[in-house]
Amino acid sequence: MIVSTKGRYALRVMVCFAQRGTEEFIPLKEIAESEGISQKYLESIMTVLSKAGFVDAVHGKGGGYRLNRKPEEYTVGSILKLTEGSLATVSCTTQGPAACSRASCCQTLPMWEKLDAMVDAFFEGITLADLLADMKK
Amino acid sequence: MIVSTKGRYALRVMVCFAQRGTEEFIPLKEIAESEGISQKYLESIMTVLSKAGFVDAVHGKGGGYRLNRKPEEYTVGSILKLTEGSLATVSCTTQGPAACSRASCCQTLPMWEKLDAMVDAFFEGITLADLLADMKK
DNA sequence: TATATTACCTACGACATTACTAGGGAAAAG
DNA sequence: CTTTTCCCTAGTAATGTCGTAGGTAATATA
Repeated sequence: MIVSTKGRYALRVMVCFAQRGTEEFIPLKEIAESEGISQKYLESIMTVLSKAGFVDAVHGKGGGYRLNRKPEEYTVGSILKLTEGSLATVSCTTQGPAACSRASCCQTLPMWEKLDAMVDAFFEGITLADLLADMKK
Repeated sequence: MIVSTKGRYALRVMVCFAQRGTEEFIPLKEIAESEGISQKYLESIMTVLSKAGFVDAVHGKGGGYRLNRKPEEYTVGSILKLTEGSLATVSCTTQGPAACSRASCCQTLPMWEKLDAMVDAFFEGITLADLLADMKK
């Protein structure tokens, strides 16, 4: 599993906020209920997105979250990297170059690196706007 | 992490056997030592490969494992799918169509399916022969 | 000011998976 | 009949996932 619920929920929620525009603040309770996701769990995810400046947050009545950029300015890659920490497909490529002592002679490492690059390009090439447009193709 | 040690070790070992030709049987002890992998752990992996008919196995002195096809006839995808069970990148796509109740209205599901297809095509497009040739490109 | 509403924070826990280790047994060759 | 090898079953420590529980801090409204 390359992407856990954390990243997937983050994406779904960001799509929700994208649908609701960039004006009004929307309480998390509303999103959690409509998406059928535990509110408490979502809170921890939203805090990460908020701290990273991906969303604006306002406390109290009438508060909630909202996007502060246009949907086309959020790549799926940026959201997933933030919430998942990394999108590396194997442990060989997560750490620095000295991660594996066999890196210099490993005949499979170049393949993993190529895969990582491909996956990264895939996610960086999709924005929230694309997801809203349904990705039919 | 999309690929665990199980699949990665399987690949590395298969590359080793590919290098050693399709004639002689090679005991696992030799491979385990040269690759620096626990022999006991490798045994469980080789049993899977053997049962699936990916390698020939012979007991006793002078025995061991060997490939029974040419390196270009093993795709990386087939080896990984066998040892990892699945290469699905998210749990949404691992089970059947009824896995998620929101599948019909999920705005991210098409993206995951597209990713899975891309990853599958990537691995199915590489053979042991390609890995031997170093994948420099 | 009091109250409700909302975001934020810390800690814990159940469960599954990973990456092994331990200790044999069964087959084949010499 | 002994050695070598593959094969089989269990167990286990560490880690990560996916939450729950219970609060605190900030803001709006009455």
